[in-house]
Amino acid sequence: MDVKTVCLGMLTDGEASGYDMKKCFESSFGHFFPAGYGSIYPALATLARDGLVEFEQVLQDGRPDRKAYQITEKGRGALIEGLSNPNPTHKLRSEFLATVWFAHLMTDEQIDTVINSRLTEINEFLEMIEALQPGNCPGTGRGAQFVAGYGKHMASALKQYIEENREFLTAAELPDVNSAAG
Amino acid sequence: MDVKTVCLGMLTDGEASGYDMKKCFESSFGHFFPAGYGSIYPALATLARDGLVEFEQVLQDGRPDRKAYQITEKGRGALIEGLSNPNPTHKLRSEFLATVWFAHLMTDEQIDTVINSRLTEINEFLEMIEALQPGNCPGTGRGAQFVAGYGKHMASALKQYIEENREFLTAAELPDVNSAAG
DNA sequence: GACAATATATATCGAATTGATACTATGCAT
DNA sequence: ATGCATAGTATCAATTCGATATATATTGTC
Repeated sequence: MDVKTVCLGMLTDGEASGYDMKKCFESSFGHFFPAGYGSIYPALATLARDGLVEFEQVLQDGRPDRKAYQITEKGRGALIEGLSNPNPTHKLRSEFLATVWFAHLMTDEQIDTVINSRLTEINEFLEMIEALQPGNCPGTGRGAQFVAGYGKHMASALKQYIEENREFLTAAELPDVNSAAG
Repeated sequence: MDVKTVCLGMLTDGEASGYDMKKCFESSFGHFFPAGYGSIYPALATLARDGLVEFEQVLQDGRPDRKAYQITEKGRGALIEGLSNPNPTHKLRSEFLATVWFAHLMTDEQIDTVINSRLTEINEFLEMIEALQPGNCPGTGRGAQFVAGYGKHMASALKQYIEENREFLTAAELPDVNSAAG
């Protein structure tokens, strides 16, 4: 699955522009499937070329023209096909953890700064997802609730782990860090 | 930070070939910073071009020649520089969660298959990280222990969340899914 | 003895993604 | 008047992904 498939999925809830989709990626999808303009616009161009979406150029007064995209029947088929992978990926890419891995090459001050900045982002994320009212995006289904719950659960778990174990990164000795639940 | 920086970090523990690094990415780094040959070899080529690493062509009998890479003083500086970002990224990209988001467009059988396959992968990961003896990679530092503990903690949390909430994805009704700890 | 994996090793290629930037135009605040 | 936010489209270089190609030796299996 790629950005194209997610765009198709967003369009099952009604028409949208690339700009609309970007806002949706920022708010609801950002924490598990980020995408920027550099992915969205080429994806929409390819989808339109292949007849999976259609668009109408909407002239507006006082603001730029808008391309209102709609999913086609062929697009619906491609979406179902795209969702049918029985083993979808789930990948983390964390410069944060890579940095921490090499903590012994850094000063305690540097490590504290990195940890604090991560904790701040986690707290901001928790506030954001708490304030997120459903309805901006195609967020009406059961899946959207499950994914939002996932976000909260995992952010809380990460926060807890960092707070309980951060001291071991700057302490001189090497105590046992394995505190995971069975 | 990119693959180049991580390669430099791996070399602080001694010489290694691209093949060695790939094994290291597979075992220890894979769960938070994946990289394949298509990233590693170009990275090493760039590092060598810029004088951040040096390599010696080692002729071997019965197996292919080996490029034994070593970090240079200049490379050590670049590594410290690369680790100095106070706000490193931490990004998830999950086709799994994107699929689940659109659960209402799928059959219950499809959803069950996807969930089961994810749980299997989590269990395999937990077994793998449990069996992982330190020492294959530059895993002697405190950071490596912290990151391994992170992996266990988060995989357990994910497993727990999925097991406790999977029924809501296939049930007709929409119960409250928000089970995160404050 | 034939055949298929697996391990050791290097490398490239097209497609996709990232992150930044460019362009246009209105409105709002300092 | 200068900068920022909103609304909108779009592209570009650098990087990454996932698969594949190229060799040879060993090990396991029918």
